[in-house]
Amino acid sequence: MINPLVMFLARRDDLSADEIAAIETLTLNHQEIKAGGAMIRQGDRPHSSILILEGFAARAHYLADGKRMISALHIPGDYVDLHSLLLDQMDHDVTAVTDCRIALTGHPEVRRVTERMPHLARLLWLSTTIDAAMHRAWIVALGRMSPLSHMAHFLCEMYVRLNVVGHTSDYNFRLPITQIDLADMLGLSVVHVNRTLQDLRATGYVTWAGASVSIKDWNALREVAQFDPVYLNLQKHPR
Amino acid sequence: MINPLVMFLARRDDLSADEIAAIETLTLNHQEIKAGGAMIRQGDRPHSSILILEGFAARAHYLADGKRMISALHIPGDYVDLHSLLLDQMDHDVTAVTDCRIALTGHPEVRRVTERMPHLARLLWLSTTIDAAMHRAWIVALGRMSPLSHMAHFLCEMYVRLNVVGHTSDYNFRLPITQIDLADMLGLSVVHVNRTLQDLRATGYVTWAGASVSIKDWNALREVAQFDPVYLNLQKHPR
DNA sequence: CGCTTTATTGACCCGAATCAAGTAGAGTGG
DNA sequence: CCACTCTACTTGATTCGGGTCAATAAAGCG
Repeated sequence: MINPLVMFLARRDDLSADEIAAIETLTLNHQEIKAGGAMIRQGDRPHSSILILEGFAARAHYLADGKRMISALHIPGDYVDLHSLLLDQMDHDVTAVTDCRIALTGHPEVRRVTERMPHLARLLWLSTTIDAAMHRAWIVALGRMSPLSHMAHFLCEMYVRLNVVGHTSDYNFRLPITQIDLADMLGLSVVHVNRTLQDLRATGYVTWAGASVSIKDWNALREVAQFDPVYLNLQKHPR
Repeated sequence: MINPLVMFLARRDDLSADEIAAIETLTLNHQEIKAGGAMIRQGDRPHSSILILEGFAARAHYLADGKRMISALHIPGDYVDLHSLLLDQMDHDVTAVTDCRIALTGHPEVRRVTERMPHLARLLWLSTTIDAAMHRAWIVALGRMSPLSHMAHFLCEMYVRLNVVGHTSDYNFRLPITQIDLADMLGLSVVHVNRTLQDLRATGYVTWAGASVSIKDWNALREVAQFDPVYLNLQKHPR
């Protein structure tokens, strides 16, 4: 089983043997989290960073009236809170959407590696800037796309990201999230998510039953979503 | 005139004299951009990074049907595309909302400084993670807040950010953006922005005439906006 | 002082929320 | 093995927030 962070980074730039070894060392301390459990809570001041090895996790923000918004969905290979190395205090929760296996790394250790290996440091920095780029794509979709396009965009993004870490085969992948979660990612009501999902299925471009997604017509889906993967920085070159 | 990036960073951590000098050296090459002009265009592969010294700039994304969405508003002290150091290609425009003075720094030079000064490198990294945190706050507001709360939140954020770089006096500041820009930041129509703005004025918590904003009741505005500045990482401590 | 851009207002309409019920599975325990 | 429960999913009816269209007023500004 290859470390998904290695896959994530190696897709974007060549990694030296030393760098791969450093990543392996950073991600030795494993832990299991049950679905629904919290990895990080609002108000925490983490002293270690969390990498997802298996499973899905969501960044959840709660408003005063109990409304929830999910600002990101994280998958294997994502450093969920690398930035906690730099930030004061978490302003939101990160919760396991499915059972997860994670790797914990103490901040001092992360810092030591980044100071010793500037190129690897840049790649970790890169991973946080890709997070920011995904946030921007979500902002655009929330602000100016129809629910149908937004949902299609979400599926395109998930397909590409899961593909990078080896979690797709052909155009099939597992996406074990509820319509409730999806509603809180798209900023819609559950009812409307359900109806939009039916519209999307009706196009025939994609099937989604239970946790199994299958993209039947990638180009058509891309078209609906106006999806351009540039923001995911999939080009491999020296960084 | 103090370098606004120094103000931005010095608010979050102590800077050594060497670090301040390095920042000054990085930001020597000034340039003027007229309102409406492009700093960066979608598709560009920048080989230098842009810091805003004076003025406002917006990250603008255009959809196929001509709709525009603004994913971020940048102010003096913001490194608008520090991340272009790491990314392939810009997937959006950055345009001057007002006349701007910017500083350009070649990527090799930025890289050299980050490799030589790991602490300063971390602070620059921090600035990009604060961008990401602001993106998340916008996602939450777009997805789950009422237009009135969203607008109030936007004003709270702008006040705090402008305050950090010395562009406020008491609760007054200049915010020279049109309702058209605002609509594209809030994901609303111009008409509705106009009406929401009237509702906000009607509360009496804030006045906004032309480019002049004045917050009359900060606590009440914060309340409406459910604004908690934690995500802006204003605490000063070693990073 | 025209000309263009921005701000404002009103009428109308539609997309998505809300409310309310009902269905379907997946566990769980007797 | 079946009743019970809990959660997720689905559907219909109704409401309402916000979009669209259209016209006018008010600034800027060359």
